[in-house]
Amino acid sequence: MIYTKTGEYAIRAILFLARQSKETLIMSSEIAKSEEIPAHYLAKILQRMAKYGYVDSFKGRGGGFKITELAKKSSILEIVERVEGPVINLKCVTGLKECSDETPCPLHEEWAELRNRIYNLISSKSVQEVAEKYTETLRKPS
Amino acid sequence: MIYTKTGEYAIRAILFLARQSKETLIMSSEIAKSEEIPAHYLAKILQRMAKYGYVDSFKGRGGGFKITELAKKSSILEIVERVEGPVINLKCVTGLKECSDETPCPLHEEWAELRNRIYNLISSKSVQEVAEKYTETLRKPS
DNA sequence: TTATTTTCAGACATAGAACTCTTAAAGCGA
DNA sequence: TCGCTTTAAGAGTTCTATGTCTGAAAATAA
Repeated sequence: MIYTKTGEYAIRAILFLARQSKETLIMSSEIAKSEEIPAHYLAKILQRMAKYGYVDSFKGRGGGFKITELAKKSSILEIVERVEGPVINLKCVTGLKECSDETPCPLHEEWAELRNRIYNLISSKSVQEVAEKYTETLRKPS
Repeated sequence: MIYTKTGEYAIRAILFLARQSKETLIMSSEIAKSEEIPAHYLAKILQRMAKYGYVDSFKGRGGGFKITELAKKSSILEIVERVEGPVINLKCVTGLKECSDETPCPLHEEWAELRNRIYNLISSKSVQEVAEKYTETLRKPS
């Protein structure tokens, strides 16, 4: 994967919340169980996401988390970079020191295109769009 | 980067050896210095690469390493996977559990294409081809 | 034969990612 | 008010990647 487990867990949790039909509160343990993520670790990640404004949290009986409008409008890239820092290392696949746009290695240009497309792939759609379209796909299998 | 520092160091070292015009022996400390890689650590990586048959090693005065025919004909992907295990996690960028070719998430198909192209990029050319073409690029800047 | 050089090999150390554990804080229901 | 529930928060542990250190082994030169 192109990001860390922490980033992946954040994305899976936010998509899980985005796919809830009703805006009920979901406990972190429920997300952890459903997504098979270590519960304590996910709780910490969700705490950070609450701090960043991607989820609203409610303590106590009947408490839990729900997705915020900010998160719905954010892209996967935005959320992952917020949680773990820059996602894709810009360095070329050959790792060559002198490789650059001026003196490109043989793989550089294609790599640059692929890297840009990956960026675009995870930044051009919002979390809400991804979640809604996937919910439709699961409802109407081809 | 899509692979670990260890994998990257292995690739950089093998490309360094591939770019030597003469088949002289190069000491691991020279590669480390040139590529700014921790010398002791690179020595360990080169030992493993010698075991896998990617370099020939010679102890003692005037000793060092040189690239093998096997390595010249191998791809970046083959070498990296030998050194660090499978490179690209096949999992989709959304990390969705149920996402598959049967029930693809909205990003799945494009991601699958990109992933396949990355694989192809680092497996379709040999180390020798990459090194030679890059040496030409450095000789004749545009 | 000895000194020097360089790789070989394993033990060890460090740093960061991933994860666990425990207690405090806050909220709800009775 | 109390008991229970769930999040908040920090300390701590484990695992893995990265890196260091030291001595052995092997080879060359003198």
